[in-house]
Amino acid sequence: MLSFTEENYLKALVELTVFDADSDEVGVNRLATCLEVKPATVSDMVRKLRNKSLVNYEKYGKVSLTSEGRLKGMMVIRRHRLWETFLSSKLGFSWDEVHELAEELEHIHSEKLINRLDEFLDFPEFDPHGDAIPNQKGEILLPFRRTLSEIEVGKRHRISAVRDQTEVLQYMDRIELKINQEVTIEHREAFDGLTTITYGNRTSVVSPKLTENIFVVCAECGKAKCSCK
Amino acid sequence: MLSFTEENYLKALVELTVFDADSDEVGVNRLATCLEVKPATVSDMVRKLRNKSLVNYEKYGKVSLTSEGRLKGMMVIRRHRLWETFLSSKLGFSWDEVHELAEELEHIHSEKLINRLDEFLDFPEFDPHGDAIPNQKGEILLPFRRTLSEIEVGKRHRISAVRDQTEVLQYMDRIELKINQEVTIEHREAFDGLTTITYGNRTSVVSPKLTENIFVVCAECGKAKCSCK
DNA sequence: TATAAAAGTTAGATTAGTCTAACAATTATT
DNA sequence: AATAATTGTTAGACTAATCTAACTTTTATA
Repeated sequence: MLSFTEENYLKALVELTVFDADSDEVGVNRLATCLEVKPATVSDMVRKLRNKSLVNYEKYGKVSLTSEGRLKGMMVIRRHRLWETFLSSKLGFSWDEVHELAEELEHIHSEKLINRLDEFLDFPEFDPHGDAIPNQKGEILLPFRRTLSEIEVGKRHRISAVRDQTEVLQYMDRIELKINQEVTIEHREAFDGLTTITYGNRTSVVSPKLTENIFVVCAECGKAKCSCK
Repeated sequence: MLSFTEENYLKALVELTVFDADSDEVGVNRLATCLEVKPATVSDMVRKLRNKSLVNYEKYGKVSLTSEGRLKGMMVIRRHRLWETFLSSKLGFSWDEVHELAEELEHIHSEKLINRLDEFLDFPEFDPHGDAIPNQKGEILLPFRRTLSEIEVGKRHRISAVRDQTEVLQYMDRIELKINQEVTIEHREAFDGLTTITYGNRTSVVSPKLTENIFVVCAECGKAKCSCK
């Protein structure tokens, strides 16, 4: 049985090497930043995870998940996203509240519990932030994703998902920017990336820090990779 | 914020000094047995809890809860029993499966979460084993309770609650003895306490280890303390 | 009441996960 | 290619929760 901590390392590794598609391996420093611990701690821990055959790693090298590690990590994410869905759809929590709670609930191990919960929620495909929920086998829909910071000026897009971080969600709430909402980039400042967007009947100027955390699809065809217009 | 472990100590103390009404204080050895750790460990831990004003204790003395400790412990029990109710009534778990899972879920701290869950379950008064659920203020219905091992031969009783231990519940399942079922003691052996009981259309011989864990009320008046017949 | 038994404490060790500080290897830059 | 910057490792220390073994206090009993 994996500890809380080990599960958090595997979860972070899935996020860094599976979801962020640039590379399927990651350095110790990057992982440390992501987990908010020091590199020294990560060095020790990945050695331990390697001894359990959960990651591939050797001294001074990059870290990547073994298939077992990937499965274990994926199951943590499955639990996280299912609990978020429960909190939101059954207990009426808002989307910016569920993340913190799910951080704790995701470590309840029982597979039977999580499968029953899945059934109780009617096998949801997406969590309240628009992210796909891995199935019982750890498989997940990994759509090609484009963020609001990448798309061209002028073309209508729709917000499909938002990175699951309390601050992002709260900020979006404050400026009344919602999931599934249509949004257009009016202007993007080359100098600092400040971006003017219109949506509903509002216009806001937002920073790259925000736009990098919002995923969009073409408003016409619904795809992230499209050739419309 | 209390650790898992500290919460378990407080929970055990509530069980030993509030629910088991004999005494409102308990020795280190007893507590150690109950928590399945060594007395030395408990010695250290109660000193720590005393420094946090959660228990009253001095060297070589008995341990008892302060009002703050009692409240904290009661909240753990509230969470435990509400999660048990959720697992049983919403996810369809059987009464002998819920205890283990609730042992983990009870340590999720958010008060908001537990109050929402309470509401979602429609403010249940009892958990699946028939035990009262403490309210938001940590108050609980503490009925006078009599066990199957204490009642007289011949008189009809009804099972009102069962001590929340997986083995007890599984054993009861095996002999088809259920909560709310009427039961009569046919004979109790003075030598070893072996007891012959009839219920439904069955007769079983059971040990004191079982009868001490089953709570009953008079089948006529529904009270544990009655003067019927 | 003296002594034996039971109950409780202390000291020192262990494990997991973390840290800091000093060092080593790798990568980038001039 | 030499050196600087970045990245990663090691050693040693700390905390929480546990253990064992030796010791002390309290309680029960002969």
